[in-house]
Amino acid sequence: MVTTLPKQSEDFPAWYVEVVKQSGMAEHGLARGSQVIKPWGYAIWEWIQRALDDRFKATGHENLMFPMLIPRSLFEKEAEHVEGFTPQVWVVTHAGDSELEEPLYIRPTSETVIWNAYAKWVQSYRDLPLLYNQWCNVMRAEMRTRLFLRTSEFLWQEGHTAHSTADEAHAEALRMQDVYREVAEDVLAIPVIAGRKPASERFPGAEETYTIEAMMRDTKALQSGTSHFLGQNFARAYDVSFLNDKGEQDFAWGTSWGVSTRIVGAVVMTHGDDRGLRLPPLVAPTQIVIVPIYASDSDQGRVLQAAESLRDDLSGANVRVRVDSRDQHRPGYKFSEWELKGVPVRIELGPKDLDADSAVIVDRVSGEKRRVPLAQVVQSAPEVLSEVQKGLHADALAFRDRNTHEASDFAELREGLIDQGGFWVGPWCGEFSCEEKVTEETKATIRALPRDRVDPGGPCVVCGKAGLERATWGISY
RNA sequence: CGGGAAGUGGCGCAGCUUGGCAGCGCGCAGCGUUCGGGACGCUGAGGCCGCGGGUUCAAAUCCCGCCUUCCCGACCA
Repeated sequence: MVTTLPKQSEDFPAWYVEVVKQSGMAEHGLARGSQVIKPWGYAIWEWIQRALDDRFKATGHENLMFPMLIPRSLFEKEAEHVEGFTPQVWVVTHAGDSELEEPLYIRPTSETVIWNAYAKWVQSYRDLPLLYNQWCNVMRAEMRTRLFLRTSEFLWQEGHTAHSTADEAHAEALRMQDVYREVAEDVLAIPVIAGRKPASERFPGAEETYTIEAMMRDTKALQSGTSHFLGQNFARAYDVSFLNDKGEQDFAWGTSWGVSTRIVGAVVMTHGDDRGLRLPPLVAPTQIVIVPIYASDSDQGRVLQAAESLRDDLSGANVRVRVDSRDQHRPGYKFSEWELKGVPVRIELGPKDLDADSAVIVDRVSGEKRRVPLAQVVQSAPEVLSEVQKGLHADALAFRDRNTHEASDFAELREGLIDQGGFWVGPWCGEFSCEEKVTEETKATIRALPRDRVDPGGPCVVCGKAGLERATWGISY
């Protein structure tokens, strides 16, 4: 097992096979394995972006661009927000050699600049709602970073909306949580708990924070997307007021919601197995790789020609496909390498196949090799891809179910979290002191509460007082 | 900032205890044989042994100082 990764671990891909092979991916829930797939990870991110952006457009949002540098005085208007983010903000103090009169904060998130702009855009309820999103990078000073899960600079999407009523804003926050859940489950094949955060875990300045929580292969929890109902907090701080339909002055109601490149880490760590990544076809940069096999020069010619022709046919059917025609590696090497990168489907094409007018199709989930008539490859490819998509979701769901337990008392909760990990569900009284006690003894936190309150089903598993909520505990990244 | 560990060809490491020609595996280059599950042979290139000082005939190795990186904790999408 490698404990020190190569310094130039962002270079790709000459050395990465070696590293991943030795990186103990299984033992580490792929956390370390993920460190070698940075460029590949951003290629995946591009497809996740598209899936999200399509849905933002479909729900009436527009993309916009706001400034990255925020004057300190502007940043400091919302008290809770300031308290929450100040320790993590990078500050620009100079322009060239001259010191700035007022330091500029590099955005850790953009509520402050955006609500400052909204103040100028809104006078009437007829100006609402404002439904904007931006794709950008943000920076936060982190004590320790972990590739994709927590980096000092990361790419994300942040949506910011303003509404004339509390109900409408609240519905928006829930609607965007639904979008996140849909993308996680249907596109990324990651089963998630779509719930509500306890007050202690809320976004600074929010009145309610909704989350999608996923379980990684090592049974740890990963917060994979959040949607916040901001109440009127930012509207008050930045004076976003308007005249409502009754002629009264009111403050706008807000939401904000974001998904970051952390979700790439979620894909890696949810689906990866001991042979490497397993990518959901919908976000795989390469969905099908064709590996040509040949010994003699004459075979090489006809095999490559057939491979390219098959590639063009698949490409014409909107499949992201490539031929691995590298001459310095033999087929077995290529098989392993593409499995490592998680490409969902491989097509093997060699002299034997051409003689039989067929190809061998292998998917990354079952690993089965099937011989398919060459003429049918294009039509069966989407089916196989769809099987992989479903198979990954089914695997992940079964894994999560296997590692989710009911806690009937504190001893069980405590021992369970420490010895077995996973998610533990049980009644909670709603008191912070009980959250704190669990965290102190097990490092676990409440990952989610049901979105709509449900019967907790008994007394608090921590203190024994009346239950108020049904909580899901887990140890998070 | 507290607690640990490590710095030696591109990568992973051995050598240090007991000072004496700087090594191994992978990768890389050339040639040949190979090619349906991570090929093999031969030849070869590539080093300020983290930096500075000291001890010694002689330092990767011993001594002093410094620097850097990684891991664990506090922060967090």
